[in-house]
Amino acid sequence: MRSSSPELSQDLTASELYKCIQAARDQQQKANNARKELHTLKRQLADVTNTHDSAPQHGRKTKKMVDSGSEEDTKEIKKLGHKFVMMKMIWLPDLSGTIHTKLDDQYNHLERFENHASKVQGELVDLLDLLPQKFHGEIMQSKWLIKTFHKAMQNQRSNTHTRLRNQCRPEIFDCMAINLFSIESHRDKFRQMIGYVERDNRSARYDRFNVPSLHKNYNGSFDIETARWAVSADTTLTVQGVQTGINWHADLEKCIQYLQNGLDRHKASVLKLFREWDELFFPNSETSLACNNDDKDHEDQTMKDVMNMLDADEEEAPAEPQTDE
DNA sequence: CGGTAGTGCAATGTCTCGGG
DNA sequence: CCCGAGACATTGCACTACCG
Repeated sequence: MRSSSPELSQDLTASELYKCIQAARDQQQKANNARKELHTLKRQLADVTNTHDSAPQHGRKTKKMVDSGSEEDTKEIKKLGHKFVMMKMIWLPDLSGTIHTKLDDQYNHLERFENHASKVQGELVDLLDLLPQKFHGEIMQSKWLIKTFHKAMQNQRSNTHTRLRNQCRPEIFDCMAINLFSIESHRDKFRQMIGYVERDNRSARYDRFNVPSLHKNYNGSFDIETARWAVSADTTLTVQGVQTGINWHADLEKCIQYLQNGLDRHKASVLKLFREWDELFFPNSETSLACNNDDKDHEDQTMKDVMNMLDADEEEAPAEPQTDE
């Protein structure tokens, strides 16, 4: 069926152009309706098919894994997948593998980035931390949950990437459209900003912490007082950048490790301070934190109190960088 | 109440990679 | 070389919250 709208051409009047747009919108609406109808029909067909499939079967019953979730659970898992990308980790290269890994009771978050196994444990803890209790256990290992979560993470990455790079980047970096025209112009404009250094004529690389865009007033080297967040330059948001070769996932892990160490050291130094005060003002007190080894429970409780107080404190300062070479 | 911004999501296209 | 699967980016619609 042909629309009554005028043919598209460059010399259309405003009203003709408006008619074209209206016609296009009508067609779009029809297409959407048709799509919805098709979806409903497919749903109905699936229901009929399922009815037949559920007929009694002979033979040994096998233990059935949960392979689909309710609409509400699916919705919740999607939201949690989005949240995981923004709050925990942008990538989980082997989500299924991580989920099927047994939780190690001995896992220590301070050693999270020591080796592959401890990294996986860290991811697992993050997942268990994020997912409500009702999704723990067998359901967590279901194909349905893994697939939904994985897809939601992918979706969130893509959305964030597109909206951040294509819709906000000129404003963020105060640059011109020409700088974003090609990979080459983009690289020339930004690579120094994201830490590109040429050591000599033969070797060049991207530094992880000596990065101008991570600093408010960069003075040529890492400065703990001015570090701050920034974004990057590869054309695709992948674990390893295609253009720069930077391993963004490893960088993210290093940043998390760096912040985690900072938090732990901050807590440790404050705890030390508490102990010194305690010793100074109550040298013979039974509640002394420094020397009273007999009263371990009390010390543990005091430590817990201090930790809780620090956990409630939102303002934290990072510590010195970790060497990664 | 209407406009706008933010967000979620499905559809779709491109690209890469591995298997036959 | 072809094909399918998977990863990723982009687009546009729907929905919601907020604001004047």
